[in-house]
Amino acid sequence: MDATTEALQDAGVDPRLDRDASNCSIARTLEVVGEKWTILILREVYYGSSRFSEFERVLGCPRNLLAARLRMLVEEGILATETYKEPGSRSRPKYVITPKGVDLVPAVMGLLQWGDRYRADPEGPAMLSRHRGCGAHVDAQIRCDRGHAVQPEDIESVPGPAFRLRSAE
Amino acid sequence: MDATTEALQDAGVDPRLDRDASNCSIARTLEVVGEKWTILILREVYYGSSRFSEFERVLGCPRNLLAARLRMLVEEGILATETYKEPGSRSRPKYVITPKGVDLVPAVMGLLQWGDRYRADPEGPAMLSRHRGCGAHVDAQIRCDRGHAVQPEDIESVPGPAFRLRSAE
DNA sequence: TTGCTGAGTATGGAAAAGTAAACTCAGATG
DNA sequence: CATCTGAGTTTACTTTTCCATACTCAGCAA
Repeated sequence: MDATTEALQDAGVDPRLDRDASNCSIARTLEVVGEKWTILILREVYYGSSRFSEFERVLGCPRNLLAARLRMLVEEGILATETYKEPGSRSRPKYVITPKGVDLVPAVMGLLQWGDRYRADPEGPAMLSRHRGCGAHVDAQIRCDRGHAVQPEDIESVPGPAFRLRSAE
Repeated sequence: MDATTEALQDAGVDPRLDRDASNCSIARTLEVVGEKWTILILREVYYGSSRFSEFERVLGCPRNLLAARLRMLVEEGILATETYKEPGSRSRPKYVITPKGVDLVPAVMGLLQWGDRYRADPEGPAMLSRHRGCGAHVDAQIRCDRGHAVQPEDIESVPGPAFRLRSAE
């Protein structure tokens, strides 16, 4: 424990409990993708859907919520709209993933593999993820920048540049 | 496209759109950890909190929801209860992570790193994750079983053993 | 025996999600 | 031109979830 931390604790302030927990990347990510349906919409985009009617058909979610979630995802830059036109129909918007949306794949893979392990049907998962080309099973894992595989218990969380204590109440 | 898939499509059935999307490991994981506060409670457990009052203090979430979420996490085997006793106080329950809970770390790391990239303060993240010992920055990445780093666009999703079509409506 | 503390439980109002149905409107059809 | 069509939006209503706060309860202590 360094001198600053010790001084704080002497004053009854615990950096772990008195930090500003709203200033957290997990909380902020959940502000964007933490509502019901949002992650499932992204899953369908990853699986190849792009049209309003496709999402509605496969998810069975309320149309007003689907419209609201798509609007939010586009505003956030996770999806983008393009137009498509079926012969004999007018042109309509479709939704495609952006690089910002692609960067959510590791998080979604993490949820997927936990479900595969603990909540899948007895016979196994409904979908399998393979490495295109090599064909091997794919999963999310934790690595450090030196390329070592990291066990969760070997992750050390330390205050970063934007660490803040909660303002006085 | 194989013969079966082709035959299905001739019958107007699209495996992608007409599959049973509730039979999905992502959806099932979200049934457990998709409610508000649940992931944030786990975050605090990873950071070292274990007591009801600690969660309440740092999260600022309603006590009834906190109690409900903790109960759910224990029922699901993601947390377990132990007892602790402060000198001069009666013994009380505390909450500790189980191996099943540790297996959610990759998913949470995925959310964390997306937030670090797109939603952090200008000066950087509030918390940093380091590999204990080597000290290098840690993140969630996608790998195949042969150890190759996999780009999201190189993930191929194919029907697995429990793939099901939606039952006729 | 009165008060204190940590860990909940209970409750009433606010917000979000779910449901169903009506509305919009560009292009196809007649 | 008038009408139809259907993806997408809006609206109105019900149900569920969330939130804030007050209350309970068991053991310790003065």
